Amino acid sequence: MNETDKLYRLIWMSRPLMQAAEAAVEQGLDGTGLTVRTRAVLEILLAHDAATVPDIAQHLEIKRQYVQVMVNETLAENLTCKRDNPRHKRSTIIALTDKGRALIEDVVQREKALVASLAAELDAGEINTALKIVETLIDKLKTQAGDG
Amino acid sequence: MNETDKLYRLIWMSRPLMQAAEAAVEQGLDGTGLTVRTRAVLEILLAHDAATVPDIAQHLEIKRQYVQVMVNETLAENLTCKRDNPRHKRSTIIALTDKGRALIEDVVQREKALVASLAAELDAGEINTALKIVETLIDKLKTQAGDG
DNA sequence: GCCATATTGACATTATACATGTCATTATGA
DNA sequence: TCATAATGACATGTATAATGTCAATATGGC
Repeated sequence: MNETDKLYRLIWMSRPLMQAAEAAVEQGLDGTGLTVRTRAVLEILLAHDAATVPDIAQHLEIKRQYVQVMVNETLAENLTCKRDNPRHKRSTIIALTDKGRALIEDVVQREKALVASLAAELDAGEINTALKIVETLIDKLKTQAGDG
Repeated sequence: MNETDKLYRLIWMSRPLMQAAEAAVEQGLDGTGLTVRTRAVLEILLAHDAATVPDIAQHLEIKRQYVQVMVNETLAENLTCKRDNPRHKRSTIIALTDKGRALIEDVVQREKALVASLAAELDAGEINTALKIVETLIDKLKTQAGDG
């Protein structure tokens, strides 16, 4: 297999990798009442402390209308709450509740433990290289799309 | 960023990579009348010369009922045709027509040219390492799921 | 302060990419 | 021969969104 074939293969491995990763996440979510998508919302809030719905949408790169649905779910389950937004009265800031924070922290911590166990079996330099290549690839493919 | 964080990030880069790759493929498909999914069917047929619908489903790892729909589309567009199956009278073998073969060969060739141009800008050894890591990762995640 | 324009939440509709269920028709193999 | 499996066809369901629209409200230039 030549270099091009390997790169071609690497690119198309992104789907099975994503599927395997999401399956693993779903397993970790079992019993939490979360879905992969609401988990993603909570993760954004954990990383950014709090954000408006349009902000979350931008981070997740999906439309605000769909994020709104997910956020409303987390509000209903008391995983998040609304805070006044000094910059905009209509657009409230969404923040984690203690319950939500505890839940997402627990989920993420267990995921990190799993990933750490995988990392332990791999070469650090190779992980680094793989990450660099994948990020470069995404960049190049996106640029390509911009051109065409 | 430590090793675990990098691996975590690598895993979640699979989604943007897949999206970017599919967007690039869609661009290449523009004007051909193909979709990413029917393209996948034709690609399988190109690689295996001919196959039954259940066989294609197995390769694509999706359900035969959905593959049937896609194959029926390609039959309607005269990109594939039915051949007698000596091993099973009800389950015909699906093969590329000349038209279908020419189309998918052209599409794949243009994709390979694009990938080759990307590969030229990357280090061969690093591509190799990235592919190895990603494949290993998929393996480990799948095993993980099997355990859980 | 006024007004055109943008932002936001809410809701409805549509789309894509599948999975699932079922049935009748063969086909296979013990 | 006969139970069981495989197949195509069709109907329906589901997850993950995109898109369209509206009313309420905000914002920013004048």
